[in-house]
Amino acid sequence: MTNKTIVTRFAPSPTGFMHIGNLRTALYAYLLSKSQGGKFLLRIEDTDQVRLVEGATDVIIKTLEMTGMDYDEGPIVGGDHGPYIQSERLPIYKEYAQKLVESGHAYYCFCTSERLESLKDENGIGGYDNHCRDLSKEEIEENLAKGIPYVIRQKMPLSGATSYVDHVYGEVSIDNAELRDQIMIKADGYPTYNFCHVVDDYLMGVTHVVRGNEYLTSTPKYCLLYDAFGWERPEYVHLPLLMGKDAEGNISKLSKRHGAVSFQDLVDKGYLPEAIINYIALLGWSPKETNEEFFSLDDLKKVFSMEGLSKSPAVFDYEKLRWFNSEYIKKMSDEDYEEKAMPILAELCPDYVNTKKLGALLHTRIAAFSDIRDQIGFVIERLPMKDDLYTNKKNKTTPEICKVILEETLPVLEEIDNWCNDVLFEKLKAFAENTERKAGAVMWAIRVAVARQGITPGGATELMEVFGKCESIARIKLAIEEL
RNA sequence: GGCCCGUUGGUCAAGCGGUUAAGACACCGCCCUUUCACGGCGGUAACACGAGUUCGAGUCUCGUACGGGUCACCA
Repeated sequence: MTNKTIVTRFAPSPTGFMHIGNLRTALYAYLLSKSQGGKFLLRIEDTDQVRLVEGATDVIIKTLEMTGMDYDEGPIVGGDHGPYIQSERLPIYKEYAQKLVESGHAYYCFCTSERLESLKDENGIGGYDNHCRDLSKEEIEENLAKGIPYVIRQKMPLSGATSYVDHVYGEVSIDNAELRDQIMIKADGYPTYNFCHVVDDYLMGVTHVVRGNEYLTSTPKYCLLYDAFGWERPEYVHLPLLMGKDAEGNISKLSKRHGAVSFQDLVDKGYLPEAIINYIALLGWSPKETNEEFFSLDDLKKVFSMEGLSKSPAVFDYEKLRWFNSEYIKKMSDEDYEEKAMPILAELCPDYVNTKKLGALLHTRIAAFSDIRDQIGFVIERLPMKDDLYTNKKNKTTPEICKVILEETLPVLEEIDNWCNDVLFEKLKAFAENTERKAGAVMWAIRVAVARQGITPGGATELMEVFGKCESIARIKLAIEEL
């Protein structure tokens, strides 16, 4: 292997959203080059005029920005190998396609799409029959002169085999007979992926092609293209696919049926970009010589190596992503956490609520910021009371006992001016001792009376601090009345 | 269907001929505790199957099964 600078690229098609599988491909391509001090390029593959989506390129660039994957060359930032948008490179493809026609590695095909369609079997399988492969020069000239629409096809060897060595899968060898004379330039003049990505990768100096393994078996065709041009073939790194599991437990390629699968979906659900990156980095790759699971993008740049890449597909597990996210949230500084949490709380909570305190309680209890809304329903409004909540075996409480406790603690609470957790807890603890009750019993009665809900983010006195004196007392009075 | 790739607990995943087969998520239990969560401790659970090669195989070879990919004027 040579010591040349590694150049990788991320070459997405602008579809309008960033699939998490594509993002992972971008990540590995990025890490491969950055772990070696190489370059990372962004190229937009928009040669399919039918599937163009407005603003889709912005989504790609925005995502890369949010995740911190900076690219050395690409749209907007430019570079020495531009343009980086394929639709702006049409003359280049035309020129190179022409070269292959002249050298006999490609040819004009005048077949209609109807004819091509008729070649397929009932399952839609079946390819081109090389109908125009050996047209005479005269026939070609004539058809061209008549203005008959044409495509340009790559001429594959009819026998033998083509092989290459993939960094992940090892040697891959395909019989040339399996290879179709694929289209390089479409009738509308646009190139196909099969052709232009090779030209671009070469012209842009890409040394390592990192992509999903759906290209594993078509890569020999690309190798043949490099050979035809007399170019040195790049190194290939094919990645195992990302899978999803549906409700029935069936596993298939991760797609929309599996839920939120775009980066933006995940972000909208309250997942942090760092957590998403950390998690997907570990889906198909694992570090050598460490069991560490937490990696920032910078950490990954240091420890990434191709040897850690896996061959087998990985199932995307939302549970584990949630865990990563909860860990990242817990690690956030109070300032950073509050910056994300407070706007949500401020919008949802009544004025009397101590949102700062509530936010602090929630810090270790949410796995995603979108969980906040689900957890504070009892704060936003007074829920209907269910008497059986007062019954607790461990603390030996019943609705009757709780009623007495509430009645007796009410005057104690009303006397407290410094309404905060510490004071409340001390006073109530003292009250419990004085009345020879378990502190837990007192706390239980009050917590239920105040929260009107069985499970709460925080204990009795913490919740009272959240509600403030006025609302707390009001809720306790209401509870006594109802008992 | 042809061709190609893959297969370690429910999920991610270490292992690269000799291990009591790591670790993480999830799950369960215990502890901590004013409920929950956090935290701590512990537990259940895996080499798809069958032949070889070898003193010895999760690790190598072949076959079978299962899963996936691909055979487009999509990328």
